[in-house]
Amino acid sequence: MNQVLDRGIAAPLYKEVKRLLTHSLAQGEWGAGEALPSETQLAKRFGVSIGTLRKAIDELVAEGAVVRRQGRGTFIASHGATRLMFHFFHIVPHDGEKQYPRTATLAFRRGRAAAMEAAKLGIAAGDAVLRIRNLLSLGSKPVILDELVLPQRLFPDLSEKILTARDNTIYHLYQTRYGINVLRTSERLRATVADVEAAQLLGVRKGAPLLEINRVAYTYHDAPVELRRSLVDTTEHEYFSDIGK
Amino acid sequence: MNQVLDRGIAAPLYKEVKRLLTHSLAQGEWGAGEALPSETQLAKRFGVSIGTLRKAIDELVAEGAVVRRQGRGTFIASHGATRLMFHFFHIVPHDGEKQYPRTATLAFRRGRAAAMEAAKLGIAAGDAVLRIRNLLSLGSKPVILDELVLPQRLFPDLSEKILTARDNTIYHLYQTRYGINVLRTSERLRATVADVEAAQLLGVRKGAPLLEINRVAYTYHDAPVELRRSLVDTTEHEYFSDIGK
DNA sequence: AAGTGGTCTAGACCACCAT
DNA sequence: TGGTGGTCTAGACCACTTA
Repeated sequence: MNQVLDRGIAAPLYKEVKRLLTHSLAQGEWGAGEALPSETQLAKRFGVSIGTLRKAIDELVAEGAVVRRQGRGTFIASHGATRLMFHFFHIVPHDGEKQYPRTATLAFRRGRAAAMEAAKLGIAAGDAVLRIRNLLSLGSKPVILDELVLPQRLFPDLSEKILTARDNTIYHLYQTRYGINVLRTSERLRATVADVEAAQLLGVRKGAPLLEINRVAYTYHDAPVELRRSLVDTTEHEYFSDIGK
Repeated sequence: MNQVLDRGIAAPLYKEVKRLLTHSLAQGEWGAGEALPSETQLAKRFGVSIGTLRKAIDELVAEGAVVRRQGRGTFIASHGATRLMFHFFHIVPHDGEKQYPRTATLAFRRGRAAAMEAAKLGIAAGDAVLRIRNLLSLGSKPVILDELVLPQRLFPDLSEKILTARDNTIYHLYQTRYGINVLRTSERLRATVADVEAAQLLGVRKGAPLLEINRVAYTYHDAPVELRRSLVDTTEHEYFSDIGK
């Protein structure tokens, strides 16, 4: 039952505990939304004091991997609408309330990874990928055009039917059906102009300025799981970034 | 010497300690780059255990207000080039190394706050403000056009001479000369097009797409201290945002 | 060698939640 | 009522820095 902690010379004990916990999380030892064993039990299992165990979990909480709920337990962070809006969706109206987007899937194709895509996804050029195109609307107006690239290997049976049948966020689908928990994203933004196709879909004129966002989504161990290019019509919306909070 | 801790019913002790520490920081009890008293001393002063004191400081570290250096002490976070690049400067080359910007001040004027500016700065409409225009270059090419709005009250003797004579970042100037430590910024981005003036200064054609960044900078207690509008030529550079790391 | 922050422990008690 | 996470303590020892 007890896991032996091979105390190397360098790493602090709580980092070792965190590493083992992260490993268990990545292996799916506990399912989406499920509770971990109590802190007392985990401390026993790793043979450390409760303070050390808590320090390990503190970091997992800070990284968004797990969530503590006093009196109830510690749970795998689950991808609901709240988490999406709070952590991963950064487009807000210029004035007015933050809105939940409505998604329409325009295309679902299978293809091969280009060299640059492969590098970002940590796979080999030419590996099988899924390409998805979504149009997101905010308050009945199309605002965001998304192009997703997913490694086929991570999403073995994903089909257009499964994708469009979901009744929750796409990251919730990744998590519940494929055991992939998106923890962190890295985004690069630039200004560009609408080509004919984007202009038509977003309802702007060709050549209109658009915000381009290139996102990489990561799971445990900083493993990349999704590439996403978004084109955003920022006439009535903005990208919101709160740094250091 | 000892500060009495009025333990209200609700707030945890370490939050109280943090509040008192933040207050001391905001009052400038310790100067820029200076060391705080040791943890042992602070624990005595507040009449709490070292664990509780450390938990308070943990949060200040997480917020970027102070920095711990093992064997040396805990210091007020100071605004050097490193911190600027790491926390507050988000423009990176599309490919290649991150570069340190060169700043040229184009204009320095005194004026009155417009209603919207006043609201964002937490001052009254019509209050005195300073307006500064900077052109930032990366690798000999102008890339960013900044327009800053500062409440005159916070920067009483700031002049063009003082501004341009500095040999460090502008946030370093805020900190050392005016005791204002910028801890956090909030940014809103959109795509726009270059007007005649911006086009000329940035060396792009009129109507070229530009990235517009509207920043509010905050110090202790989330008090706003600076408004900044940036226009960025993103043909060779991008805005980088790492979320949840 | 002395002083600083960093780790780890063992235990008490509190606040919250389900039953 | 029993179990969970949250707070707080007191002390030992380690790692690092400076003198």
